[in-house]
Amino acid sequence: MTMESAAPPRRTRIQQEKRELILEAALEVFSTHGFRGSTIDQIAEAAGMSKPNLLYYFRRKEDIHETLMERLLDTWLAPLRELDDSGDPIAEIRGYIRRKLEMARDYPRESRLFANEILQGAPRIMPMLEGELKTLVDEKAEIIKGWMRAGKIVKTDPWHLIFAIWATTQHYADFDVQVRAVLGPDRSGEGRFEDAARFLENLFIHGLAPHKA
Amino acid sequence: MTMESAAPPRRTRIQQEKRELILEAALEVFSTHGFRGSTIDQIAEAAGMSKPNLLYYFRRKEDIHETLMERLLDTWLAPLRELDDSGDPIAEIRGYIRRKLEMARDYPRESRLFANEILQGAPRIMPMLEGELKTLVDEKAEIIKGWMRAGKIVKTDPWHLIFAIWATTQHYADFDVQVRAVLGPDRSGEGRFEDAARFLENLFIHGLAPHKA
DNA sequence: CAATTTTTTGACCGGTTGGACAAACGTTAG
DNA sequence: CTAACGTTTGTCCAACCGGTCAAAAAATTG
Repeated sequence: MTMESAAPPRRTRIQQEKRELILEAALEVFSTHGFRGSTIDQIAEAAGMSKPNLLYYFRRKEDIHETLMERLLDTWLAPLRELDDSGDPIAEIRGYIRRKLEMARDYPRESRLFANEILQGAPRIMPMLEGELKTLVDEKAEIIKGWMRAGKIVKTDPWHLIFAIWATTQHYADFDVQVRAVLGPDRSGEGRFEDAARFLENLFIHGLAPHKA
Repeated sequence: MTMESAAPPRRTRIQQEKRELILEAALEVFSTHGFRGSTIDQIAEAAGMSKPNLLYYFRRKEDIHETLMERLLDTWLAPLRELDDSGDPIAEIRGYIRRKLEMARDYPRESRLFANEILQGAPRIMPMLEGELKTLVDEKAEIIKGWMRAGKIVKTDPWHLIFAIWATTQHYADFDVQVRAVLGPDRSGEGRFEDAARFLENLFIHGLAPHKA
């Protein structure tokens, strides 16, 4: 009885390259059409190969999506993982907002892939949400609670604070076409991320009420 | 040459009822699988009728989606339309957040339908985004700018403010499964909307920095 | 009631889908 | 060179897709 089940798959150079090519193409397709709305043919064409050829590297459509998801989750949670207990609370939160916004700017397809999955009820990543994600969020929420107890930031709900940061930052990736449509051609350039960063920083730190002098 | 093109469609009682039934079922299906991910069979089964029967009331799949979208947009923009120039600025913004959050609570499927459409590049409603929506947002942004000039609220970017309100409120509908997974079974009840309302109100009005006494 | 119109159904169609498969092709090590 | 192995392709398939159609069933009208 050989222990093959956990053995790391041995891959040739070509296999590695082609698999990357396929995943890159699949990210493009899945993120704009969702899982069911995407076809293997579409992905194959985007990757510049035939459908049977693609199926030589990934046996099933779902395998591609699964691999994509597994890779995504690590990078996706990284910004929150960096939230440091021992740092300055305001600076830490500001930094977290900035990092999330940078992710929305630099990896919009990953954001939309994730959004698609959640929108459709997270059928493929539910366990991860209830496990890894919840654990991390609970842990960081506890840190934020500590800051609140210490009077460093206003006492409020840390979980909803994290939701609000997720929502506002990912909005610029997930709802990009709407943002562009509303802002118009002039303000749709790269500068809008600077505007968003400035606005969100102000919003989260100071709110809208006029400051007392 | 008879002028039939703009004539209001004459519908029997059964037609009205069945069309409503289909639209209700289609809302359920489209909002969770997206347009391409949904099948006529699925909608027909959810509506309790056969596929050819459904196609007797809506000739094409796209017609159902289109009808759904047209109805959605009016109710969707209503909360923003209510933003009143002559009201108290802080109260107006607070009211707008509350109304949007109530919509996310009471019409989550409509929110997800809209999110699906935008996520996939808004292929069917782009003209509306650049027309009706942009016009309304620009108009309200001007009102908010007036409040800022008058010193009633902090000077910031009104467009990004509106985006932030959209993002944070719709998050509770669009990412509902994630919110539930993170909050756990205890706090996933109806009370979480009260928590969200309280949090968002505080966030937008006061921010996170400790208030000066 | 009978005539007419509206509604429902089953059978069907061409196109697309995810995937299987064997044969052909390319690469590399002995 | 050649045998073994890795890669690519064309062909094929069964299931599913959106949609048509004629005919049956039901409802409406006179």
